[in-house]
Amino acid sequence: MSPDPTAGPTTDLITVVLVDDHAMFRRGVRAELEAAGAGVVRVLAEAADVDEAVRAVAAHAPDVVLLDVHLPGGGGVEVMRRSNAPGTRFLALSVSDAAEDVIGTIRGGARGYVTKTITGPELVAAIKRVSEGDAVFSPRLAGFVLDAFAGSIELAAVDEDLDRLTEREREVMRLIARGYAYKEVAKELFISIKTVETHMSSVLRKLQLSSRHELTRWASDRRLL
Amino acid sequence: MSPDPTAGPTTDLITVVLVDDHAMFRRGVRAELEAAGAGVVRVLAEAADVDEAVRAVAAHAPDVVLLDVHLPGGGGVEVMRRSNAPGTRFLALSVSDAAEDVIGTIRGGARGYVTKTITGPELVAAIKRVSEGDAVFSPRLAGFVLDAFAGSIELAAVDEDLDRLTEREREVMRLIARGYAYKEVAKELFISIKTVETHMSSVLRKLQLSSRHELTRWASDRRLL
DNA sequence: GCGAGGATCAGGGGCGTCCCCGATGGTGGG
DNA sequence: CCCACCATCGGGGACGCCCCTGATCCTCGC
Repeated sequence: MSPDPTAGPTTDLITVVLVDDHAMFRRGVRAELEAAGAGVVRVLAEAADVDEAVRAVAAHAPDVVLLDVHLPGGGGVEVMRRSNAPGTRFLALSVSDAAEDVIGTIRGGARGYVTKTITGPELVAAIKRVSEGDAVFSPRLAGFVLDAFAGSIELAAVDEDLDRLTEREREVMRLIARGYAYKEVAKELFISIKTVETHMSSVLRKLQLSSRHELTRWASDRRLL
Repeated sequence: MSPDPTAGPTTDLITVVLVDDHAMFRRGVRAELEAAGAGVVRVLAEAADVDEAVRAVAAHAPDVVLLDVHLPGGGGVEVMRRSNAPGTRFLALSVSDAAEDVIGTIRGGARGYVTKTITGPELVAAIKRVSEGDAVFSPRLAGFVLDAFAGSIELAAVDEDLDRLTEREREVMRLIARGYAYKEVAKELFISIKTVETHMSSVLRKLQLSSRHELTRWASDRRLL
């Protein structure tokens, strides 16, 4: 929004490391940044895979890393996981606009995510904003992130499985996933332990799980708790 | 970033409902929007509490609701919860920059969060971006949201408990929390089931938990998996 | 009416979980 | 040297989890 002098250097050049496995694409981005970002952005180094990227980040401690999501050696998330760079912010730059890529990358610690359809000036603006501490998303992607954060995402995907459960089964499932023992579920729902067992049996079968532990993780992954 | 014709009206006026319990502040915002946002933003209605806000949103179906976080009758989150307005986006406008307010509001479904230190032109720009589907945060706040989302919060608090575990106990704990049975942990670590039981006993005691289910949730909440 | 499916419950069995008791060996500090 | 702590293991027991078979009652739709 407005320059924030506490969040990053706005007077000096913003230093950038560029990570992408396609040399041609790196060349293009670099050219765009040198054209549209002259006087604003400076590319310190490039990297073509995870190992190179980690080394480059460690060596140059850039303000911003432009990070491809799909990358030989583990993907962009792996780069962030293996990099210990407090002053560095990661901006994902990917062809993918799939929700799982976006969300996974944000979970991994990226401060923004833009698609490769972006233009040079827009990319420069995005880098600038990320370096100032702002979060940047292509408009189309912002919804994914906030929806996921609000816990309302992938309900569509879940529903295929979840809809096959009856109302009562869902109640039992919710309590079990939250760590209730069968006995406690029974008391909570005013039914016998045996009925709880019957419902759980159905739940596990319908969700293709084999134990309450898997159920806990399943529900936790989908934020159903 | 760039106008996205699929995400919202950019040619017409962006319609706004203004929710704040202070008439003086509403008046000020309205004046700013009419000055800086002339030809861009149009305020359809104002509301001073949750009930009024819900009614105003339902009646006018605005593009954007400028929403105070602390509000008589339940707060801004309550307004979003009770409003069924698919085409409407909520932009929180608050004095508070507390992490819990920001995160709670985003969880509640807001598409952005700016503080009242914002200037008129910045607010107009924020409204415009939100109406286009983008996410807007004051730079200082973006960090909260993404940190919370990446789950890197409260790691400091964990260490106090976690440090009391021995190395071996941590290994066992990690596997158990991931859903391994005692038998599987034993095989994985080349020790007997009995040793696994001993370690688990220590882990549960030290973490003040009473079952592996609680441990799973404990670790899951802290993203130690 | 009759079958399908949902909700309720029982008995019994195999195995997992968690605890109690105990034991041995290693390691490091007072 | 002894004590504290750790890692390793065992027996045995109470209870929880999950499955199986089998049952009753209800509702809904054909």
